[in-house]
Amino acid sequence: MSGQRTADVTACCAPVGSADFDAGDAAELATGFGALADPVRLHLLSLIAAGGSLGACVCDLIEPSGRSQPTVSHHLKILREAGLVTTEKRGKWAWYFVVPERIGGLKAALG
Amino acid sequence: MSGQRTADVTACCAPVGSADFDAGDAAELATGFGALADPVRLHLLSLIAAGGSLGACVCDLIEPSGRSQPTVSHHLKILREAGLVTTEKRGKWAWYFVVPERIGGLKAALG
DNA sequence: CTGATAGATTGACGTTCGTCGATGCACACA
DNA sequence: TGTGTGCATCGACGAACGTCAATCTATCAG
Repeated sequence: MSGQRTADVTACCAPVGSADFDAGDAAELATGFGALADPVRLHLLSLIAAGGSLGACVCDLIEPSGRSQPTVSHHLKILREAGLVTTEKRGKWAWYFVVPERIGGLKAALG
Repeated sequence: MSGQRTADVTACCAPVGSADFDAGDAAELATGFGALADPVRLHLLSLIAAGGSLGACVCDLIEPSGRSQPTVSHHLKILREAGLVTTEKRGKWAWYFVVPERIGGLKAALG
């Protein structure tokens, strides 16, 4: 904290305090929040989270999302690349699971 | 939880559980997270938050953001419209403040 | 092997986003 | 009253996004 930061109308622009912000961290956080910045993806994540540790089968996600199969696959890929979910192939089907640590990391970034 | 959801390779698609998800809520959450989905806006928010209850003057945000004044103004507008910050005109200058309730709301949505 | 099915990938389309220069507006000071 | 300053808005541009139909790959059933 260097200098006074009064609310005086006649003074301005003392440094607001050194917000310790790393550009790399910011980019990673932005990617995470960006993955949450779509109602369809929030819905998918909610459906997957509802499955708990058992996760959710993609075949159960398509119809409730109200989107086409390729679109759902696209959104799942974004969630995957953001590290919010993981996937596992089981026979013909693909199962998705949330990554609580990543969710917690984003939560922590909010203060 | 209705029905079994085994990890059996030969069975699939028992309902994953009713994820109680409202489309309106999802859209609002998505807007909030979308406002956080950019490194520049995260930086701005961090600078504003660093000012605590005193907030931050726009004049202190432009240079550290590394963006032009119109671009900073644009990002502040997005943060404002997402409800993450409020603004107050003081003489010649504009001061911005975080809205902790809104941040908390997004945090709560993450579980 | 053949046919069917789950899900990822590709290609295309219109929309939205991030950015900046130019401009507009309100306020302060001489 | 006129001039400078802080910030918002506008207009334009390329990049990224959300969506779907079509296609491809891997697996299972017969």
